Amino acid sequence: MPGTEDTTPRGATIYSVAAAAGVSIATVSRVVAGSTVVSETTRTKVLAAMDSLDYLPSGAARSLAVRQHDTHGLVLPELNGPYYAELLVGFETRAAQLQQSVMVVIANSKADRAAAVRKLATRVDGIAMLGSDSVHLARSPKPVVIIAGETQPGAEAVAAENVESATKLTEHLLNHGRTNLLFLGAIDRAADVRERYQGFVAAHMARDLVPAQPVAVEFREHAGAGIADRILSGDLTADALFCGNDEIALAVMTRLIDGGVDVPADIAVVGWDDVMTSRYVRPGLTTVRQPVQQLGAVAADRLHELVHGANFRLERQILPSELVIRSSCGCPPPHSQPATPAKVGQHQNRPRGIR
Amino acid sequence: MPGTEDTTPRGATIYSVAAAAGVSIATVSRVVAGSTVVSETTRTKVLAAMDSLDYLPSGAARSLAVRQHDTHGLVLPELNGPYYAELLVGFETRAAQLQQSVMVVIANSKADRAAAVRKLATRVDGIAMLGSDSVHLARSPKPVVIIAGETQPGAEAVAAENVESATKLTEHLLNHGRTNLLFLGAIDRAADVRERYQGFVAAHMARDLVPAQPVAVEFREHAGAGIADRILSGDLTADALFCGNDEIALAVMTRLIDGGVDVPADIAVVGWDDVMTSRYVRPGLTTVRQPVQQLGAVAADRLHELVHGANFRLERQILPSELVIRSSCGCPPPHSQPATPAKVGQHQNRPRGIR
DNA sequence: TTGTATGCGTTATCAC
DNA sequence: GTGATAACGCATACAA
Repeated sequence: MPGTEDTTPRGATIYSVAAAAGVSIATVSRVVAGSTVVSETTRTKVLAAMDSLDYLPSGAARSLAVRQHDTHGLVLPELNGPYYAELLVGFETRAAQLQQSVMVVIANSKADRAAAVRKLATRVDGIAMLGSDSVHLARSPKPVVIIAGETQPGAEAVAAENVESATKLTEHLLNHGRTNLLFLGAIDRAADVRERYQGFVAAHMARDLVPAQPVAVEFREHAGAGIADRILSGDLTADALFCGNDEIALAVMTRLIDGGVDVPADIAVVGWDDVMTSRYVRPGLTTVRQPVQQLGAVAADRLHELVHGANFRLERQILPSELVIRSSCGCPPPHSQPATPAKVGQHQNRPRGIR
Repeated sequence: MPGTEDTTPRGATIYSVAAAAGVSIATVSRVVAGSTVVSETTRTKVLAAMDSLDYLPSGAARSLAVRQHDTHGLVLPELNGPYYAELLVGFETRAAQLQQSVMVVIANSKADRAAAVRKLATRVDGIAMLGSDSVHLARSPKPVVIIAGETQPGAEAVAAENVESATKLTEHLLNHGRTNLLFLGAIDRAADVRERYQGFVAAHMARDLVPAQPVAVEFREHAGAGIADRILSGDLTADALFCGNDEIALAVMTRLIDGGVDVPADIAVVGWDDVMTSRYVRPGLTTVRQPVQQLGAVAADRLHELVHGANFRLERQILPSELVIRSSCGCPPPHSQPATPAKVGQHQNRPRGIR
C-alpha cells in the first residue's frame, strides 16, 4: 500500500538531528560528547535540534562503537534483609562515581548463578559476585571480584574480616566463664560462616579447649526457633550460643526467653551483622558489625580497575569488622538503656570488667 | 613496527567462531538463537567452535540490531532498609522471568534523579521509579511506571493501598479510647505518607473529630527520638502516635519507654511497614504490612507490557495492605508472646475485644 | 539447510 | 571547525 507510512515513531537518531541541524553526524557526536572544538553557533543549532527532536542517544550503539559497556554487573543471592540493600547502595554509589551503570541479577542455585553470570557477561565489563561458593568460573571472559568469599584463580576477592573477630567474640564468651559453647550455622555453604567457625575453633584451641562441632542451621528465623526448641527439650546443651548471624541469634534468643530460660544468665547468645533489631531487643544482642556498604564500594572500585587493565590482586582485601558488645553475652546492660542508635562511625563498644 | 601484534586478546566474535567452524555468521547466529532449522552436524561444529574460542556474544551489538535493550531500569532513593531489598527482589525476579535484565540506579535529589533517568533511558526499554515526587518526566522517551507514587501524565502507577488502611488503623486507635492522636511524618515529601495522613484525617472526620496537623519528621531513627524528647519535655502532647513508618515508631516508642512512659497505657504507638524489629520489640508494634515484593513484581510486569505496546493504564493499580495488630496500640499481648514470625502469607491479624 | 548482504546508531580516523 | 566514512558485532530478509 503505497503512501502508508510506518506510524510507530522510531525515535530520533544521530542522523535525524544532524539533518535537522544541517550538520554531519560527526558534529552531532561531538556536541553530545562535549567536545570543545565545535563552534558556539553550530553547537547551539545542534542542541536546539536535539531538544526539539527529543533526541536520546542509543547506549547500545555507543557501547558497540567504543567496545565497552560502561556497566558493572552485580550478582546477589535471593536472601533479603538489610545486608543486601546496604551492599547495593555501596556498590551502586561508587560505580556511579566512576560513571558506570550497574546491572543486578539475583540468583540462588549454582545453576542459576552460572547461567546468570554468562548472560550478564554479555552486557557488562566486569562482574561482582556475593559469595564464592558459587560458580566454577574458569575462563570467565570478564573480570570478576568476589565479595565475602574466597579468592579463586580467575578472580579477586574482598571481604569483611571474620576469623579474628570471631576469635575475639568467642574469647569474650569464654571470659564470661562459659564452658559449653555451641556454634550455630552451616559452614559448608558460605565461606564467611566457615571463617567465623575457624575463629570459634581458634579461641578454643588457644585455651586447650575442644570446640564443639558446628550445628548446621539455615539462616532463617524459623530455623533458629527450631534450635531453641531442641535446647528447651534438652536435646541440645549449652551455656553460650555463637550464632552465624543475627537473624537466627534473635530467633533463638527470643524463643529461649519465651521458654523460660534466662538470657544471658542461663545461656548467653551472640550473633553477627548488627541488624537494626539487635539494638532494640532486650537483652541487646552482642554481635559484630561488618562494613557492608564499604564492601560494596571497594568491590566496585576494584572491578573498575580490573576492567581498565589493572592486575588481579593475589590476596583478598580484608575490611575490618567491629565487635558490638551489648548484654546478651552476659555484660551488664548500660544503666540508661539507650536504645537510640549510636551515630554510625562512633565506637559503640563498651567492654566492661571481663576480658 | 611491522610484525608487532596487538597483544590484548580482543575476544571472540561471531566472525571468529564462524571461521573456526567453517560456516557463515548467519549460521552461528542461528545456533546461538537456538533456531531449529540448523542441522545437527553443523550445530555441533559451531558449538565446538564457540566453546574452544570461549565465545561470548556482545549484548550491545545484539541490542543495536534488534533495536531493543531487553533491560528494565529501576530508580531507587538512597534509603536502605528491608523495604528496598524486597522491592528489588520482586522486581528482578519477575523481570528475569520475562527475560529482561535490570539496571538499577540510586538517586536522591530531584536533580540526581532527572539526570539518572536520562542516562538510564539510554540503555533500557523502560523505567520503574520508586516515588513520584520526583522528576517532571514530560516527554519521557521511554515507558515509565511509578511505584508507590501518584499517577502522572506520561506514566502508569502501582502502589500499595494506604488511605483505607490508615483509616482503619486510626479508627482502631480511636476505638481504644484515644482522643489525642498525633501523626508523625512529612507529608510533603512522599505521596504514600500523604495518603496515610489522608486516612488519618478521614477517620477523624467520620467521628466529627478534628485531626491534628501532621508533625513533620524525617524517616530516620534519630528524628524519632527527637520527637520522643519533645513529648517527654511536655512540648508535645498525645495519647496515641500514628507514625509514618516503623523506624520512627520504634525509635519514638523505645525512647518514650526509657523516659518512663508506659506504652501503650500512657501513649499508644503504631507504625507502618512491619519491619523485622516490630515483631521482636516489646510491646510488639502494631503496624501495616505492604506487599512490597509483589509491588516490585507488578511494576516489572506492567513495564514489560508497556514496552511491548500495551496502552497506559489510566488509573493506578492498588495492591492491598494488611493491618498487623500487636500490642503497642493497646491490644493485650498474646499470652505466649510468640516472637517467632508467622509464616508469611498467613494472616497474622488477631484483633481482640475492641472493634 | 546455509550463505550473502544490509542495517542498527555510535565513535573515531582521516581528509578538507 | 567540519564532513565523509570505516569499523563495532550481531540479526535478518532474501537468495541459493
